Parts: sequence; C-alpha cells; structure tokens
Amino acid sequence: MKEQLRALVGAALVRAVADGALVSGVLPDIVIETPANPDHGDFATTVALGMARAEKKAPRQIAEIIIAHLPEGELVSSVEIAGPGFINFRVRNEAWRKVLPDIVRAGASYGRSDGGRGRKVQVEFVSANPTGPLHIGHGRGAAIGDTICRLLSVTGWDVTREFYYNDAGAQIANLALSVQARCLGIEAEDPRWPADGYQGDYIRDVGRAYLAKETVHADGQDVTGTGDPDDLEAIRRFAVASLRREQDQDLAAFDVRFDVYSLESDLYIDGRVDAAVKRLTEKGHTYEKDGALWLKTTDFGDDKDRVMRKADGGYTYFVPDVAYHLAKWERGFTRVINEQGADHHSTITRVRAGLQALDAGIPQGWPEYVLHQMVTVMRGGEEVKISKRAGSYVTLRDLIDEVGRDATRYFFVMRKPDSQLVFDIDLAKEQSNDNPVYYVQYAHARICSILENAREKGAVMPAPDAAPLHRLETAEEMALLKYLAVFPETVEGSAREFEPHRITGYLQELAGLFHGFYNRNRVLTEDGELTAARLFLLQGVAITLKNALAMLGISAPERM
RNA sequence: GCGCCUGUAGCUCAGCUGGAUAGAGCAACGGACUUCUAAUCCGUAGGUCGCACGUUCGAAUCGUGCCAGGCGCGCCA
Repeated sequence: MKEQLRALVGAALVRAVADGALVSGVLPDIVIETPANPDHGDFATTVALGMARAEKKAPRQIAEIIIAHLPEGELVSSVEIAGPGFINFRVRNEAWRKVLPDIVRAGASYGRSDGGRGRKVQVEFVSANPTGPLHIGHGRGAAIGDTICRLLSVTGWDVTREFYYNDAGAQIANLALSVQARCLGIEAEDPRWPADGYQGDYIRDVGRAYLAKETVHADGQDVTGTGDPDDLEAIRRFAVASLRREQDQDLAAFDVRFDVYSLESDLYIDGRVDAAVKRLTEKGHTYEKDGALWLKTTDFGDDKDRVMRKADGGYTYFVPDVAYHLAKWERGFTRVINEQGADHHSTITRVRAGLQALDAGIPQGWPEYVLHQMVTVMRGGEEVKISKRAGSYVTLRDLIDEVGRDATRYFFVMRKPDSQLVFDIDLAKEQSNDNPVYYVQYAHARICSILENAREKGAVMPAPDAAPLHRLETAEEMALLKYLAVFPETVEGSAREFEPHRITGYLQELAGLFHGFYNRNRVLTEDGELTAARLFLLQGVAITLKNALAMLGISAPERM
C-alpha cells in the first residue's frame, strides 16, 4: 500500500518537473508514513516540507503543485494539505478490503517475504558452557535467538542455528574438580574444596550418578561413569555429558532446536587454534612480552592489547573464539549473527579485531551481534537473587515447568533486547487479562469458537473470490482490515532490526482491535451476506494471529 | 577513569530511525453479561519524554556536556 502511494507521489513529482511547475531538479526520497492521529488520514508524506528550501517556495504551495500533478487512480479517495505542508491521503475502502482475500489465499504464509532471497545466514545463540543448568538469562537468549531465526526464515533467509560449547577451558577443569570433590564426600566448607568450585546441588547429583556408574546419552553418544573418584578425566567426560544432556532437555522443553553443535575442544583437536595463532603471528600483529604472546588489538579499535597465549602456555578464551569464527567464515557464512548476553559485549571488539588481523577478507562489521540485557526475576513482589556459584538461581526448566512454555517465551521477547527485563513470575502465571499472552491467545480461541458455531448453524465460509467484501464497513471492521494489511512490513522491520518485541506489540494491538470489534459487531446474524463477510474477516484475523504467534514459537489454541 | 546499554504516566514498557495534540497495558475511578467465550469491552483521570545547550521549518528521536541506574574494562570464560 505504501509502495503504491510512493509510486504515485513519485509520478506526480516527475510530471511537475516535466511541465516546469517544479524547477530545482532535486527529487527527494519519498517517505510515506502512517499518521498517529487517524483524523490525518491513512497515510501522509512530508516531501513538500523537505523540498521547500531547494524550491524556494512555501511547503504548502509545493504540496498544491504535487497534488495537482497526481495521476488518477482507484487507490486514493481524498488528498488534502494539512499543517505546515503535510499531504494526507485517504485510501478507498475497496482498496483496503482487497487485502483480505490475499491473506486467506496466503494462509500460513501470510507475512512471509523474500528479502533474504535464499541467502545463507548463521545464527549462534545460547552457547552456554556445560558447567550448569540453563538459567533465566540463557532463557532470554534462547527465546530471542530462536525468534530471530524464525523471523529471518520467514523473510527469505536460509538459516543455520548453531550452539557453541566452551568445553575446553578452565571452567570445565573446575567442573571436573567440583564433581570429584563431591564424589570424595568433600563439602563446600571443607578446606580441601576446590577454589571457585561449583556448589550447586546438580554437582552432587552428577557425582552420585558417576559413582553409580550410570550412563548418560548426549550428542549422539553414551558416556558411562566409571565410579572411580580418582579418574579426573573420566569424571570430566561424564560431567560434561551429563550437563549437555540436561541442557538439551531444557531446550527441547522450550521448543528450541539447533542444526549444528560446535565444540571448542574440536578446534584444538583439529589444529584450528594453532593455525589461527600462527597466521596472526605471520601477519605481524603479535608480539612477545612478559613471557606471553600478545595480539595488537589496538590496531583494530580496542583500547588495549590482549594476551593470546599466557605465560603458562595456555590460550586465553578469545583465541579459540577467533578460530571458531574463521571456521564459520570458511564454511561460507557471509552473514553471521551472534546472540549473547550484554555482559560479554567486550568480546565483540576482540573477536572482530582478531578476524581483521587474520587478513582473510572478512568485512569489518562481521559478525553481527544482538546483545540482550540482564533479566531480573520477581516473585511475590520481591527480586529473586541469583548466585550461580552457590547454585541458587532460577533455572529455565523451573520457569517452563511453573509458568508454561508459551508464557515464558512471550515474556522473554516482549521487551526489546537492549532493555533490561523484569520477569514477573506471578504475572506470567496468571490466567487473566493482566497477562498479555492469554489476551492474545484468547482472541484466537474466541475466533475459532465463533467459526465453530457458524459451522454448526450451517453458515458458509465464502471462497476468497466470492466474499461479499463490500459488507465490511463499520469502523471496527475497517480498523482491523488496515491493521491486517500492515503485518508483512511489521515482520520485515522486526527481522531487519532483530527486534522480536515488535511482533508481540503487533499481536497485542491486533487482539485488542478484534476484541473491540467483537463487542460491537455480531458475526452470526440473520443477514447471510453480512455473516459471510464477517466470517471471512475473522478468518483473516485468525490466520494473522496464528502466523505471528508461530514466529514467536507460541501456540495458537483453538479452545481455552 | 574508559567503553556499551538504559532513563518517557504511580508501575511495566511502546514510539515505525526527524514530523502534526507523546501512546498502550496494569494499578485508580465509573460503566457494559436473557446476545457468537466477561480470560472481554467502553469511559474518566494521569506527562517540564533525566537535565542543559546545540543542529532546523520541526527533536522523545540526531550532536555535545552533565546527572542517575545496569553491565563490562584479567595472563577468568
């Protein structure tokens, strides 16, 4: 709709220049916007305001010229000049009604578009270390990352979902020591307890299972505990497998799936880490100091250089990260998006600096990042404190079990990633109109219920070509039609900016318009034609609600 | 001290990348169920958009400087 108007205004400008009414020869970008105030029409443009200077004319005068040169058409019903020089358009109701058959014909694919044109994109998200269960922060990352994948997919991208396991660093050694300590019956208060050991109950559980020689299945492999508390390597393998299985189950319960799991340990085994270091050194971006090998990240915008290889010979964490991202690039992903917690934002500069220093033809802004801010959990009006080391924190699993998958996902994506999120457990659990998830799902269920009643009464859903669209004319009906029409561009914007919350906002607005319609317009009436028209409209609303919910990985119940 | 994020109604947050009188939900107050699901709807009230300059026809939005909060600033990951 906006595109059609843009073309119309563009044609008017060209014609005005052709007959000499406009002289500057400067053709501005034509921005068509939707006024906040419906009294200002369906669409508005400010081109006349922008051209005032170059044309040396009053904006309102330019607006007159543009209007005088607008081509005739069936789209626009009225045009007027307002305020300092806005041009306001009103679109014919017939034009709005035409979106409805399109929606019904498109069905599950309404809202899809093809901006991605089948190009490959890889999205890495969650990437939790296998040292504990997934917590609420990972949950936000999982919900945002998964939704971004879905949004990219419906806008035409070929998406690969990837999870990276840091299974090779000091944290894993720490995990193994912690489990070993539990196996040996050492308590956290004991002086023999490992420094910075993980104290959560889950460590105790893993130790118990290891001693009981249980078998865990993770990543397509079985790992069996040997029961030997002195075999640290066996404990490590068992512990990592246990926690990976745990995380896999949590993610499955959240309906989040990955195409590829990458292991940090594999990067060492494959020699990719050494190769990356060698290449960085050959390119002359490193130097030795204080017994360590440094990367000159300051050449690439960092505020200080960073150690790559420690004096003890081990690599710092960002080195395998660089090797990993080089591998992503070599796998052919010219577009990569990393979804992470904002507490790790300092890695961005380092990883990008390392990639630039490799001189591998990787663009400067690659990879892209989506960072989400912290989550605070409220229960009973009080903040639930999180302490990972002490093991007292709300896990993703607890949350899903308590408030349900749909509500959990909805709440996690309801705010833009840049904003800190307050997760109110009591509110998320509430089955009332306070809870936005139920509000939206209820709208869908309500429509399904009406359609069901219609079938029982023998009312017939018209075919898209035969719907009596002209019977849709009340204010509520027109508002719904106009808002349905805007869904595809909402999806595109949401995908482009990595802002899933635009979809929840759209859903709430659409559900609100529907509920408002419902309370003032009866669908099943004695007037067969009117009934058919309204049934057809509701079908379009239900399709759009369901598609939008699907983009968030949330169900659209037919009964509540 | 430096970097990133945030600051909009009592609370939680939108604000479509510079437009018209700044919006929604909740909370408060007042209404609507013999009608397709009241898990709903309608109305009222609520604001120096953190503060100050600047950019211009026009700023919640862009720039600079302050103020406040969060997160980072390891030879931890």
